[in-house]
Amino acid sequence: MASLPLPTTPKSHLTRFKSTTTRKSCNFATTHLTKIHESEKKIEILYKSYFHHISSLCKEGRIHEAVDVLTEMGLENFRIGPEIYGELLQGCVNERALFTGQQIHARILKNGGFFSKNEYIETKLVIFYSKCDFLEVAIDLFHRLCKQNVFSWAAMIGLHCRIGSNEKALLGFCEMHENGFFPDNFVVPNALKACSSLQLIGFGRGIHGYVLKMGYDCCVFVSCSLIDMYGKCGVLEDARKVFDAMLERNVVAWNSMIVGYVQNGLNEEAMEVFYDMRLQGIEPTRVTVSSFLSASANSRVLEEGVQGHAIALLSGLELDNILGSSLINFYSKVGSVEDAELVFSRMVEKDVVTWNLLISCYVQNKQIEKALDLCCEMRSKNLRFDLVTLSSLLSTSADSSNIKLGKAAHCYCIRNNLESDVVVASSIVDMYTKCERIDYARQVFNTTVQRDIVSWNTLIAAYADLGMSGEALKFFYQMQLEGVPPNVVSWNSVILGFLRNGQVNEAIEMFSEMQSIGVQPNLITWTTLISGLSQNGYGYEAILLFQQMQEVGIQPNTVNIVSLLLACTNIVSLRYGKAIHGHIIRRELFLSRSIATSLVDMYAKSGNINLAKKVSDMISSKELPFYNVMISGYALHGHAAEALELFKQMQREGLKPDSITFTGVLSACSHAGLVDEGLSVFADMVSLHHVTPSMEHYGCVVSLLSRCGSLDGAVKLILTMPFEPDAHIFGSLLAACRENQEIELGEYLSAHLLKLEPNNSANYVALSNTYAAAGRWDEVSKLRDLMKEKGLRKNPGCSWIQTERKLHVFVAGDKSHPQTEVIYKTLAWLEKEMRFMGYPPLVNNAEISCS
DNA sequence: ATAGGGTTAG
Repeated sequence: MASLPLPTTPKSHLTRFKSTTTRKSCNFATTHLTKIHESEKKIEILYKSYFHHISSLCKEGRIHEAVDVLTEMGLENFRIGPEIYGELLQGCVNERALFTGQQIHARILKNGGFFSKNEYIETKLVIFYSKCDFLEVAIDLFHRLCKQNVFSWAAMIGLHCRIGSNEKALLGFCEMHENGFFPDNFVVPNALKACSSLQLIGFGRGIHGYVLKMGYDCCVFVSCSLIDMYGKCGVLEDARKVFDAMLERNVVAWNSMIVGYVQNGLNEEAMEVFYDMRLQGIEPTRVTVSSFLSASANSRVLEEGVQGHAIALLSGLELDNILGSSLINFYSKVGSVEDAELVFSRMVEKDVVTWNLLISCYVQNKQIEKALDLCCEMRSKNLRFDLVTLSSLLSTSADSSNIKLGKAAHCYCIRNNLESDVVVASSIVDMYTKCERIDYARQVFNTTVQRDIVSWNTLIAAYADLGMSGEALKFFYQMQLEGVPPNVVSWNSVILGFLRNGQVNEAIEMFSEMQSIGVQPNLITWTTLISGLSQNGYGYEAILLFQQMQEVGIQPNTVNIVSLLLACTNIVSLRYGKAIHGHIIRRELFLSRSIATSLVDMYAKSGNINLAKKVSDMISSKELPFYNVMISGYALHGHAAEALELFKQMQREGLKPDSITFTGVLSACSHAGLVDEGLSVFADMVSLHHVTPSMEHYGCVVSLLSRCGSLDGAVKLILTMPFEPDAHIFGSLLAACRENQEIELGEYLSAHLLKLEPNNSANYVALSNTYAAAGRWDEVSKLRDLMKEKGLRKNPGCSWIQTERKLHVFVAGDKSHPQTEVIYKTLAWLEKEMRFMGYPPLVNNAEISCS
């Protein structure tokens, strides 16, 4: 009873009591006293029923009605006790009803200092203002508390945690402890959350120790927070330990474990936990499914994600913003644009994130038009673009080299103060680069204030792509001077820059240097090198690198295989090419169009045109690249009739020949000396197919004309073409001069050629051959002296003829030339491989020296 | 206590 204040006794009773005690006998007074007691009891019961009424209204969230009851009590002269105010304040806390709570606070103050000095009420007030995020008042009241307790401390720590003052939350945690209040299992989760935000794993471990000491580890809330904390700090082993040690796991524990794995890129582990959870029969929530979808999206596993979608439908989970977005993200990452669109159309509420996801889905799947349409639709719905929308938009402009759109997006950024964002700035730099305005890109980069690894990489990649290895390297060093350590992407770009510029040795040096300082090459590094080496004529080294790559346990992908097949094409390795073909079939990579094309190309170029045809026949719907590689294969090996037949066939099937097709057809005619066919194809190319002739096309026709003795025609064509003739064209002419013993013209052309490329030994050799054909040996030896003087040596060459089971190989050139060594190494390797396959050794390995 | 989006390299 002591804790309950006496209700105000109605006046009528009091007066009667006073008058009776003074006038009447004791007996009389006793009866009255009994009556009073009875009525007090009635009042007490009435008060209690009011209290229960208010309490249940508050619990149902009907705060306003509860306040009306309070007013009614006041009119009936009840003195309101703190438990009623407490209940009301709690109701306001639950409903976050700031204004009503403040009214109640006012009523408490009106009753004088009595209640506001009550520990229960003052604590409730601190809790109320904390929960309503009313920072100043909460802190003020907290400091004026007569008596602190665990609850008021918990409220303050919770508040600081919610508004992101994590340091203050942790300081509060310590201070509370110092003041003799033991943080309970309600405070610990907040403190742990602050630790994860600040990445203070040490502090987190300390709290974990405290949890064990206090025995809070049996509280699911605490355990879940520990899992979350370890997950957010990247210590998944410890998160797992806590998870495994839990006696009873609720769905949040499972979710936290899954989320932890997903956020640390351990997608497979996340999916495993999900499957365990399914086995245990735990009903998934939206959190479960959307995290599982993230894992599936990250590891691009189609089937799993679709299962996730099915589970969401079967469990009747509401398709809210987040679940829907996760689904769109998943379908986008696995390339199912239609499914992403379907989910998007089914979503009721969509926010910027949802829109951005579908836009980025279109961008990643190269559906530029749709991406732009969606941007317009977004604007028409009055949704504002944010950083993410603009990054996608800029990426779209870059992919389509649409500088007009890119500039518009850039301007939008400037108008809306978005251009200072690092990600957006990088996208702008990339956009100008891909639109071939590296000067603008450089300008934008120079004005960026904030630069991260991606900004630097974007710029380095831009110069590397152009083969400007010096510039790329300069920025590679500059970023380090500015305190940004390069990552594998930066190294890859520098290596690419060297390879694009023909600096093979420098590229390989960078490759070993990156490893020596502990940067592990990834698949892209290996692919860059393999394709760069083979493009620079180092096919054998490229294949060796592929072997090394597999030894360190890196699995090839489509791009990697394509670059490898290119290397095989260049060194004429059928055996190796076949081995890769086997690998492709085993791994079912054949479904990839680019691989199939490269395979046909490899077989065609390495002289096995029948195998090329076989592979090509297996492809049901052939596209332009198939015909192109087959035609150029036929051309290379002198099968002009087949090349021309294919050329006709592709047109019958409705395919439009392109510039590459014509290069193949023209070179086929040139090799076979089919003048009429070649000239007619050349004429059709311009007039019928509207393909502008390139230097290569002219080259083929010039070589065709000179080969057939029409030197005049060749010269005339050179005079009308809109290019400066290149060394290749001069080479054809020189060969023709040699055949026709046209010494004068040959000399004239050679002078030009030597001026054009004074350090290319091939030109001296060509001229020397011309003289040799005319029997002018004095000139030949003069030229040889000139080459010696200039330190030039004849490039070695290797040619071959393949018969049924024999490969005849001829190596020609300067034996001491470094390139010769490479050729011999390649041959030795080829021979070993062929013997292994049961072929007889290479025959006729004759050497023809330079002189 | 747990959940969704953007930029760079082959």
